[in-house]
Amino acid sequence: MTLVTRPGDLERAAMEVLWESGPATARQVAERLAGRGLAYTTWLTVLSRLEGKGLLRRERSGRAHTYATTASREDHIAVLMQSALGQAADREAALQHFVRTVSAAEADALRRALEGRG
Amino acid sequence: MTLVTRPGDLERAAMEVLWESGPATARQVAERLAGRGLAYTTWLTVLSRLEGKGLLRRERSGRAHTYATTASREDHIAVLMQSALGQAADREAALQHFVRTVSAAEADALRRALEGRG
DNA sequence: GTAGAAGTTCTACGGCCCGTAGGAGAGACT
DNA sequence: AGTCTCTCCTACGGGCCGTAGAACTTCTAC
Repeated sequence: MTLVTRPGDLERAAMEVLWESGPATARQVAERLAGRGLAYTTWLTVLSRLEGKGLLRRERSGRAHTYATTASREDHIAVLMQSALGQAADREAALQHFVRTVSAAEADALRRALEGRG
Repeated sequence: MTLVTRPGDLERAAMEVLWESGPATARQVAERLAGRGLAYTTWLTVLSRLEGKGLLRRERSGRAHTYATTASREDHIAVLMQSALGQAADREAALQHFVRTVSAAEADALRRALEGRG
């Protein structure tokens, strides 16, 4: 029951393509990543494993499948950050430490986001 | 060159002990975790792998070694959160999303931390 | 309606990380 | 000298990931 599994390199690359260019077929993903010189079936496997992990969803479209991410990249990252935070004994203390590690611009972004929350 | 490797279960347990009780020898860690019924050498291996990953440092003390964490748990978590954030195309957008996922108390903690930053 | 193209599923192998641990060596206490 | 304790080295099995071929299915074009 591996909840958040470790993405490998290819997996990240495939997610990247789908986040940036939107839903696509395996063929399209493979073409976008042709630079790596890998077999088409390699990408098929990668996409199918990502689907198994719940990071992608697929729908039949014609004879092929279209793969789409189940969460936006930002939401996905928020989940990862939460799962890091989940290891804290004291979540608020951990957040305090985290805040010290962000840049000034990012601190401002956080302030704006917190205003928006009320 | 696996920078931040995924800790396994035993590895997390050992880190936990060292974070909570401070520096300790392998024997002490093993005893603290005796409930798992594992061999002493298992904990030796675990500690030694953690040292290899840079999460622990050790010093000779008498015939044994004393293991100590290289970062506080909070700092460690901040690093993990940063590494999640590093996957963002737009870090500030990712932070905005993240803020929406924290509890009210945590939002307050963030506000206080941001005030403290100036 | 049959051949070929395109897509899919199944199966597999090697590598790395981790859980798990035994055996051998080195120093210390009796 | 023998025993205890601690370390180092080595190892095996399982799981995840990179990598991909073989076989099966289904359109599509002639």
